[in-house]
Amino acid sequence: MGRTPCCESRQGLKKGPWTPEEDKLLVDYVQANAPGNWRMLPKLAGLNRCGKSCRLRWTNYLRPDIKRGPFTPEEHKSILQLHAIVGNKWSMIAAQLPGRTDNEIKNYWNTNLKKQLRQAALVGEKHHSALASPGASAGAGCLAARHTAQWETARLEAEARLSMLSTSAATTSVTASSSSSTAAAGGEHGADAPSDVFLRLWNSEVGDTFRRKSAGRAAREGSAPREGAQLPAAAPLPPPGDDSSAASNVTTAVTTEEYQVFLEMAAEELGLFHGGFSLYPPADGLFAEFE
DNA sequence: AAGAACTGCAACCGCCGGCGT
DNA sequence: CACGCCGGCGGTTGCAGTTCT
Repeated sequence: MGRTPCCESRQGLKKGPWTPEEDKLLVDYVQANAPGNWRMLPKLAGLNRCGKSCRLRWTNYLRPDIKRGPFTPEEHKSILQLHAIVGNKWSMIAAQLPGRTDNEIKNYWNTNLKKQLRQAALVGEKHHSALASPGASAGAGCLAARHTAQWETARLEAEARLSMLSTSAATTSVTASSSSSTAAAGGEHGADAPSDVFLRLWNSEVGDTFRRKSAGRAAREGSAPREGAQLPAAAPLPPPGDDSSAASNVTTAVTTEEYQVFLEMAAEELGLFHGGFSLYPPADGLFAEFE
């Protein structure tokens, strides 16, 4: 509300690629003084740029701890796994990959991995049967693409089901209904289905604890979910045969705050993002080609 | 060899939430 | 409580380099 444009772009501030001289001015200033107020920084550092541009240049390129070079297989795998869980939360993903920036990961996803997804769609149509047989001549790239697509599909499915589960958890008695309904959902695809990564979290003690805390909070606040709040990332799948209004009901079932709390609990209690994401065993071959 | 098409990435843009007043 | 500032985030764009025809 009432925000002035972040950049006084009409006041002759420079835009476009940074020169080595500008980089040096920025690096010298930030290393001598903490960045502090980015809005004031350009003046203080003698740069004819807007503060936002300076911050972006520093965080995405000049920061000393930034790791350059191609993504390693481990990083690739981590990105796939984390994206399957949190979606396009590039900053969250970047936080788990030391030295990588959200911008870099976002670019990597939008170029490499999305391309793989597109290819996967084509391959899936044309060579479904060939890929199904272990001895088929599908290359590692096809396999990787297929796995990427599986993760993406799994994430979307899990999002949709998590939303529906949370709806029922919020509208019924917490202890009784959550255990029965989640058990049903968990059993639906079998214990090892990749689409259940999210649901395993949700159905685990972590999810249970979260639901109890969440229900308690809701009771205290006597609240319906915040309007407009929804699961982050791509649009959740509407229930089959559903109309748009019902679908929007589903998307408002979990607030982003609750969602974040849930993820944090999972990370804390399961060591999810540190040294091994074990809810779905990669030994199954899901990412075997990168190891 | 030259132009077209494609790719990858740095940078920009607009929106949002947190915080101070 | 309303407003404005600021930093942060995700989506998009522009352009240089590369590959293809």
